[in-house]
Amino acid sequence: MSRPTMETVAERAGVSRALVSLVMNNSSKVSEAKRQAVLHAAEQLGYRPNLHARNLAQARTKTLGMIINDIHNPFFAEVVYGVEAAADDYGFDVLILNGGRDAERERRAVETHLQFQVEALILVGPKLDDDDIVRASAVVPTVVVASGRDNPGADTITTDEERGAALAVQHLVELGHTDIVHIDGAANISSRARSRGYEKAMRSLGLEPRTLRGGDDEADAEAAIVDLAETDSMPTAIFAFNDLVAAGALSTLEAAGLRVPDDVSVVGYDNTFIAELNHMSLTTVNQPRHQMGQLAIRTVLERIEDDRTEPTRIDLAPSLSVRRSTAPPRKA
Amino acid sequence: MSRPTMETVAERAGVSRALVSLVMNNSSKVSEAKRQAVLHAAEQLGYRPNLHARNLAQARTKTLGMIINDIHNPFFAEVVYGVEAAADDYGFDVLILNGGRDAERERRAVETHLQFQVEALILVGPKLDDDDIVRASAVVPTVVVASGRDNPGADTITTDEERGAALAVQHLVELGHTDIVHIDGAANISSRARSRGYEKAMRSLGLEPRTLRGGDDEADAEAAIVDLAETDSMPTAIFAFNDLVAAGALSTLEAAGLRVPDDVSVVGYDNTFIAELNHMSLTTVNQPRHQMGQLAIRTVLERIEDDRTEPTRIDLAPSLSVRRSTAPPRKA
DNA sequence: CGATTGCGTTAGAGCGCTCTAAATCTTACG
DNA sequence: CGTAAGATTTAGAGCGCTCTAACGCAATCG
Repeated sequence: MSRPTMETVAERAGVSRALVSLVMNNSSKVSEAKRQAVLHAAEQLGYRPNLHARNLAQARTKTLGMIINDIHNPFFAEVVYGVEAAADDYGFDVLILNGGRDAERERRAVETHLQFQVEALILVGPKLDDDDIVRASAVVPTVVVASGRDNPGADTITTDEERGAALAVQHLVELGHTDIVHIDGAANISSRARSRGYEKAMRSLGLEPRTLRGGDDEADAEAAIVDLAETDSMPTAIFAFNDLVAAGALSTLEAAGLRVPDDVSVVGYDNTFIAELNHMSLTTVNQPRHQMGQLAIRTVLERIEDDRTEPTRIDLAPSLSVRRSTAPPRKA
Repeated sequence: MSRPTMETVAERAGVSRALVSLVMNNSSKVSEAKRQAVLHAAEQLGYRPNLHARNLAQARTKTLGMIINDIHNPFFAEVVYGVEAAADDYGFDVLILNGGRDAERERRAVETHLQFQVEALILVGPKLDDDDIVRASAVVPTVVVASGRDNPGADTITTDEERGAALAVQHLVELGHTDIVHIDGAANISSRARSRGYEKAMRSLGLEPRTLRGGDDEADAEAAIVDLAETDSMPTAIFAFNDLVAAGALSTLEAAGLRVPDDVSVVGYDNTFIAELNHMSLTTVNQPRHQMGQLAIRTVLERIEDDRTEPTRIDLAPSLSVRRSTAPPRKA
């Protein structure tokens, strides 16, 4: 019960294989009669074109390969939707491979995509190092979305994370805070830019920055908060590396008997799902993820269709989503 | 700068195309000398096998097509990891397509996968209707994961959702609750089984079930809770359709001045990310998602490799993850 | 009425690979 | 030294499709 091929359809419709091909690609130079005959035969046989054969013959695939850092992470989902929407517009299929937070797996995923002859690679928050990315982009147009750094060879879509951090600080200061602590992202790729943004903004407003080591996980906030509580140096506001760390801060603060936002305000980063939950209602820095996805496609398509060759770097502006985890400081 | 082919490698290594093929598939009957020569030539040229050509020649792809209801939804991510781990063990690639909560998009995704000649289809929480699934499974082995219903033609991996609901009820009753309200999932696919489980369990314990209409979203809980508050019929415990609805209940209860779990206990379903957050700390019903993913692969592989033909249905046992959103009722 | 045009159709090569069958090379043995 | 057995290697067909060039045919024209 092997699947029917063009040959089968052609035979049944009483035409040549080439004609079937024309119909399948809905060419305009086919008579209506034959077109119907072919479509009918195809329908009856349950014919489905074999993409491998087509790709081989055409020497192109109209397929893009996307690798997502971690499908657990809802931050990336929105980017994916942006990518898919745009790819759809241009008639490209997008194949998704999961990086699983592991550089080695990502490396294999790149390899798989390349063997599938994808016309471009879209790396969303990759764990790969520069060398890997250079190597990939030498083979196929590559765009990196939402990695903090500049990637030689590849195009890059980011948001200005320094500015994002500054927005958070500015918001808190406008509310009247002056004692604002930052819990950073430790070794995380975006940590540097966010911390720098925080520190610059604080200084430019005449305030003294205080940065504590955090991480990218809920538990990572705990040590920092406990430390603040024990040393009796609790600030009136905390700017966390990301929403998850902010969530950790929230629960640890409460466990310590402090109320958010009455006693301490908390700001997150990324505007994930978590921040939106009513019960959390985190003020957070938003990145235009959908747009980032769309731009990734446009960028990469410029390489494919218009053969651009010099790398592009698009840096979008973040914005602030104000929710209920921030408020003016309690009058001392 | 078209990519090198086997021909190129063969030439450079001074051997025949066939020999290169043997090396690439690391056949044992190649002399060490030639093997090295070929590998070296391939390395130098940056040769990468063309999967389309290979698939065409082999008439098989060693590729599975997975369609995920919605990559936003972290519930499915764990299933994906299970699927990927198992597929890896058996040397299959898994291509992911995003359904985007839309039956039409899923239908197109099925079509794309079939054109890619995937050897099996793994549908995770599909929106497709029975007909679509029957049609797909007539073409290629298909397994449905985590859809509430039985799918004719396809294999099915589910958990016993009636039992899951019963676990929740049982837990609450053991804590001493007798007034337990259920907020259901409205039109959601799993809603029926969970509601039925709740009602059966209540009755079998001599308690009167009370089911309110909910949905699958945070906002859907609100109306139900507000209604309970206004009619002064607030129970001591709430069993929500899923974690998101439970999250909605949490925030609406608090907004109404009630504390969880002191005044009202709340139980969710699915043990998603949300439930785990410290700040939420939801008691919830857990489905063994990773295992479900693994079983999906095993099941489908039995069809591919051992040509099983009668459909299988695997129904796993759920468990309860007890956290801080449940406690004994306040003594009246 | 023969030549010209243009549309619709088709033959056939070729995409990069695998796989079978056959060719070639070694090695071992009587 | 001849030959059979075994180990390597290769020629060549074929996977299902696209694409170019050429073909048949009807309509058009001088």
